[in-house]
Amino acid sequence: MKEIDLRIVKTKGALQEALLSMLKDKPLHMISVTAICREAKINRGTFYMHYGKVEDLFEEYFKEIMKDLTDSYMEPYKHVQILLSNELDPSTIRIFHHVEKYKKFYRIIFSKYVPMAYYYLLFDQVNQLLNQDIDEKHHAENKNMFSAYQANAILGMIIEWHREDFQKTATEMNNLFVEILNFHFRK
Amino acid sequence: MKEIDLRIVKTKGALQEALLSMLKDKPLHMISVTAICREAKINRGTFYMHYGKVEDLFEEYFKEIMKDLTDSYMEPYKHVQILLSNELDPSTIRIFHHVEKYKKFYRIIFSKYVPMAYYYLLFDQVNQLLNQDIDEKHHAENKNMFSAYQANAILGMIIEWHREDFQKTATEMNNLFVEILNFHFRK
DNA sequence: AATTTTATTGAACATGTGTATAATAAAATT
DNA sequence: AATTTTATTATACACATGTTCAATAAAATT
Repeated sequence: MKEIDLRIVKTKGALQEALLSMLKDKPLHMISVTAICREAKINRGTFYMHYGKVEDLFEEYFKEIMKDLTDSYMEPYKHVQILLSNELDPSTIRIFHHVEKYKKFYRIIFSKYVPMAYYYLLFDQVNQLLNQDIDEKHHAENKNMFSAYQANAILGMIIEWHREDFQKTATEMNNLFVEILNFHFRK
Repeated sequence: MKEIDLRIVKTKGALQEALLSMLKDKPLHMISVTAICREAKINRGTFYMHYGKVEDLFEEYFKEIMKDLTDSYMEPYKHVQILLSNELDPSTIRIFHHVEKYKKFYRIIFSKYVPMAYYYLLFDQVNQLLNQDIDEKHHAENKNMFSAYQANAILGMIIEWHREDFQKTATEMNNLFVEILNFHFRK
């Protein structure tokens, strides 16, 4: 038996394409299911067969970006060693470059009217990436709290970066991050 | 001339009360304008005269809670001195106790389907509170980035706390926060 | 207390949501 | 190639949204 029905692939593709196309003109929260289906030439009932709301459709695109984030991050970060050795090379942190690359996407993620769900997905991803490194440092009970602290601190920088409309370069953000970490160590 | 029309006060009060009452039964994103107006015995058109959507009505309640946060925080935090002196007394940090006090409220704020807007309001508040203390430590250009890092780190802990359904006590959270800061210093 | 101002109401309208149904058509299976 | 399976469509429904407008009633002003 076939794994996936070609009709489903076609339908989902058309809806994805329609949404991404419409996002060039309108913010996510102003795009209706009806409008997407009109654009994609897909029956509205079919939309609800695969998704519950516009955000669910967008979430599929979201997850693709998260893959790139993981790939970007996994390069040579080795977080703990860097954190502890105090020999942090800014160029080894790729997360800011990833955000810069998908600037347009992150403008959506960080917009006011978007549900928290996306932020949590992003948070989870960064959290997970950090968690791989922290293992030995903290007791199991506090591990989650510590990585939540660390992960969201970085996201805080990205929120601020976004608010400044990404004026700084990714490299500058890297340097700032190092500076902030060093500030913590030095004192 | 009168500053405020009594009719407006009455209407807004009725809508507030209706929303808060309904929040006991349903999550925010499942409450419709129509239902609130039905409950409050207020014409739907009148709602739209004062608010654009359910979230705007909720935001008024939100801002009241933010006042309490400021009051809680402003007690004896004096963040920089604590951060630098390494003589942090956990009992001086009141933010976790504030969250614990308004647990029910923060369950709404941190729920998946709520817009990012509330998170940003919270972020701004914490940010502002931190900013008062940091002044001298960083150059003006990096100040925002540093406090965004710090503020969101704390929010990260609260997110994790919320996810664990507030199992830990506020005092435990305080201690953990100190532990994490100390970890930064010690290494 | 009479008059002016304006918030509220009720009604209507075009549009969107979410769900359900039978008819159709496209893909998978034999 | 014929048959079976199932995704898609067209249509309809009850309900919500967001806006508009004249009529009303409540508050403020004189």
